[in-house]
Amino acid sequence: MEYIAKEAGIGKGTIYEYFASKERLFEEMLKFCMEEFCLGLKKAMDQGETIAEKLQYCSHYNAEYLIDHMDIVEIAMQVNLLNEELRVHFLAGQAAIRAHYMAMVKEAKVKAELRVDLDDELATFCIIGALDEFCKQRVFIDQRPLAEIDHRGIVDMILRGLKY
Amino acid sequence: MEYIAKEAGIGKGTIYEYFASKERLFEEMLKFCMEEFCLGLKKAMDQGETIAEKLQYCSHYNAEYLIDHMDIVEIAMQVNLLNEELRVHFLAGQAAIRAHYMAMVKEAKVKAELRVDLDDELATFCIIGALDEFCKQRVFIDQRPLAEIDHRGIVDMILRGLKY
Amino acid sequence: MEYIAKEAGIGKGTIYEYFASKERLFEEMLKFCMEEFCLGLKKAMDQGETIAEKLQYCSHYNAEYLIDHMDIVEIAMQVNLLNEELRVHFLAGQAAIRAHYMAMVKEAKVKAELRVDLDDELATFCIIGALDEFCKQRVFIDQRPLAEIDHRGIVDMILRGLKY
Amino acid sequence: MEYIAKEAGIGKGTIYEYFASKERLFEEMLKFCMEEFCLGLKKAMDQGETIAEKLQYCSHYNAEYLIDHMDIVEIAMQVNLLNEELRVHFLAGQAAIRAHYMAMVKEAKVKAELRVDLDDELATFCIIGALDEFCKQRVFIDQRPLAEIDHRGIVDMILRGLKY
DNA sequence: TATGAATGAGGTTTCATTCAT
DNA sequence: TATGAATGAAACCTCATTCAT
Repeated sequence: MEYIAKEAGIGKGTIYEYFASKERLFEEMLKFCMEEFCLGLKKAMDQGETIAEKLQYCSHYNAEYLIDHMDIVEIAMQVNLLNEELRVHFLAGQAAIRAHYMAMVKEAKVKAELRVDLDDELATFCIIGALDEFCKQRVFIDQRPLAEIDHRGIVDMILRGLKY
Repeated sequence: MEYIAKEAGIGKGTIYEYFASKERLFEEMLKFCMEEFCLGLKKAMDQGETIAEKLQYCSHYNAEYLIDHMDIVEIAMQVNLLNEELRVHFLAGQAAIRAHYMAMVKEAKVKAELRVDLDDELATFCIIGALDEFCKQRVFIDQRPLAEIDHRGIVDMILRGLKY
Repeated sequence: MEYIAKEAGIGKGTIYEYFASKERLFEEMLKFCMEEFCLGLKKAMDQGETIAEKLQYCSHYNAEYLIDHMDIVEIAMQVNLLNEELRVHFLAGQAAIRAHYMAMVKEAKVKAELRVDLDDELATFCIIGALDEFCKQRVFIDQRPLAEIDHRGIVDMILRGLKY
Repeated sequence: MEYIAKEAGIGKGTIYEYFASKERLFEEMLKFCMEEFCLGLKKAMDQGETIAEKLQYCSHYNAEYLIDHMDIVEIAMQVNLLNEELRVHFLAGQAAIRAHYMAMVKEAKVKAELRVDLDDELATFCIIGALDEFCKQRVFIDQRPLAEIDHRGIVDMILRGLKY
């Protein structure tokens, strides 16, 4: 808390004027970030016309957010270790994100961009998982700057699949 | 440390006969777990004949491991917040896992099970990401028991892709 | 201080316009209460004609004050733990109370209501101690309402003594 | 807590090996002191043959205890301000003391040392109150050393009463 | 070698006080 | 004059680590 106060340029006690405890501060931060990310993702998604475009915008947004908020994402990852209330917030956020992707999948099926026999949920897992894994590698491990990340390939592969 | 000692049925001080610090204990545990997971994954993979079979075994192994070691996986997730040395171990473990999957992809291309024009790395992201996301949902959120998790669907979707 | 300000319906900072510190506020409050109690006690005492009547009025006043100011009395009790200056005020107040009782004793000796060989100080201890102990029990522990407290018995016993 | 640890010649954390919290430490101390006082009072009481002797021993013990444990008594007085659990312990201790005195009164009535028409409870109030008030004055205010305190007078007055 | 009582740095939280408005 | 947001010293408590046995 002392460190956070110093970073914020305020006194240690001032934090407690706005957050009842360290845990509540965490909770609010998490809620804020998840909402922010969720809104941003929706916006990114809506910039695309076709599903391929949408996914590329999503991938780009993923990478951008991860680069800008690397520390927060790392903290959010440990949230499972915190109390039950925080976990609930976190899972709710993840559910919201999944819902956006799933809506996109359904719409794409209607527009005949995706196979109509797809299981919506499984398709959503493929999309989120592949994009996240790609993003994690490019940003965390390769530490590549945003401009150098090419999203077309991963999106293409998700859509076309791997089979011969 | 006291809790760990009690669980291990030894004295608190005895831990320090074997590990210099809590951090080192963490490190060893992480190393051990990643190696164990890695070996198990390889074994699971090798049980399958075709790439589809292999991936189903991998997905099953993923779920099994997560169920049995839920607490360790959660701790591993927070590893990013620990010191640099631990992070290195963690990333090395992830790299090893990725290598296994990539070798599998390459072999499948040789056997003409996968498209030969695939980018190996991107294909690996799709596979790992989708399997992980699927497993996370089924185990963490749906809290479904191992026997009730159906892996065929997710594997089929990864291989066939989503496009119409 | 925040709580006090809220109860008083003023801002927290406003208290400091009237009292230099929490300690001073305490001091003033204590002084005020002791003076108020002292005056009230004198008045009660003077309502009685005989010593027996006087003591009954005192006992009634004791109980009344304790019921109405239970919280303040509790705070006053902790005053010993506060700084030397407060202690002085407190002791001065007690001395004043004692003085009232002792004057009453002396007057009663003159009027031949009390034995003339009495040590004034010791008689005062008997009176104050017995009345206080009685009051403490009836109000704090028995939690009896004012109207139900019978003062005659205790006064009679003080005056007549215990011996066969 | 730091101060207590220092006084005890141990580390701050060591206290917490023996007491779960500051409040529990308080509680144990209070319980210990009340029991100690109670036992000592009973012993003192039993040293006397007649009621007058018993009361003189009690008065002496009161003064002795107050001199030796002045700080603890002051802390115990503020106990009303602490939590409910502590208050219960405190009141239980006071009740035990009262019980000892009341038993003494009853016995003295049987032995025809005290008037048989006495109300036991009221007599107990007279005794405890007068002895406490006397002790408080001599020790706290007069600050007289133990040897110089004369207990005969107060006891005599309690027994004989004040009336002409 | 194994132990756990003792330690104290460091963490969270409170609250009397200040001061800009 | 009145305010209450900001402050930080100081309080309580935890827990990784040590060391005498």
